[in-house]
Amino acid sequence: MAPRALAKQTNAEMPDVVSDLEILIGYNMKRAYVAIQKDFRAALGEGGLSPRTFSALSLVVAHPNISQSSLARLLGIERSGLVAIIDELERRNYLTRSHVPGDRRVQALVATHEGNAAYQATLATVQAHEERLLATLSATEKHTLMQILIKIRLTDKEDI
Amino acid sequence: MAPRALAKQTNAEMPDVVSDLEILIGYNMKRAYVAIQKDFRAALGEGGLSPRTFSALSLVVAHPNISQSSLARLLGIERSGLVAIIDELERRNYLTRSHVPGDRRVQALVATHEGNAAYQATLATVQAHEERLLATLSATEKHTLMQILIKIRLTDKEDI
DNA sequence: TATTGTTATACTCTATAACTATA
DNA sequence: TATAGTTATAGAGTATAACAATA
Repeated sequence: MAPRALAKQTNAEMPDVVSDLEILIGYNMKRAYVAIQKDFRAALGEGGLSPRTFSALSLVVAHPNISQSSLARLLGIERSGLVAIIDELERRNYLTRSHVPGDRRVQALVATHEGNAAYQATLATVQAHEERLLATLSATEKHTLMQILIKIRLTDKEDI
Repeated sequence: MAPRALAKQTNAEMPDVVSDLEILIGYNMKRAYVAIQKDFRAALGEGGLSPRTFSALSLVVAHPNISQSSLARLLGIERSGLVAIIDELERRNYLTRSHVPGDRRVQALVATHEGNAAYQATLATVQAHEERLLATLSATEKHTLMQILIKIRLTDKEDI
């Protein structure tokens, strides 16, 4: 028989148990991610980079001259969805699109000096936000969590 | 000084390191959740419940006669956003809205027989999906993960 | 034929604000 | 005044499909 996690009427005996959702990893992962994202946005404030824009900038800084196609693949999103993100980073003067000799289809992305500086500052803010938010976790717990998250992520065959 | 996680040019020495994102829990949590959600939807198939609709149904099953306001609070979403979810569950004949004596503003939500049956079947499918997807994790790892996720979730003051 | 960047478009999820009917 | 449910609306974030330029 399939596991039946929770009897129907738990209100009386176990008022703290909200529903079967509590034993589902997907549900708890979503709630945890929502909490992290909320704090991320609060930490970066009005006018700060959104998580996805920060991620894109991080990859451009780490991979100078990366193409938009490669970047979209690394982020796990469609090329079409990346356009608005790169538009925003270009508008902020954080990177430039430049044509490369040899293949005139490609737009090589390079972070500007301003973009590099903004990235380093933002990264420090993001790291501070995570350290503060996850202060109740031990170093071992953080390490274990990261290992598990990467394991789960890589169950997706289309990832990377 | 703030920690500087990654030097600028890692391509040569560490081709596997994609960027600082790899050490950020928020980023890895998002990628892991996307993988889980994708598999959840694939497991439930065309016409299956979405994660949020399944969550709402779970809470209605566990809490007969719950109000929409209480349900929204438990799910961590706005009352207005719940309307479409309840509409869908009502359209599927999985629950009924019924007025309660004493306060005619409230709509008590009760799962139908069909809704209870569909919920139990869907729950079994969801649990099978998680067991399959997370097969590489040990029981200890799953337990640790869950504890950490709940800890993170509860850093949000507005949660619960 | 295939690929890069782009646009047009639509769908999901969520939030804010305002309304109504009740309390 | 305050609350429950609802509607209207808008904004992220994402995907699919099609296009022009180029390979």
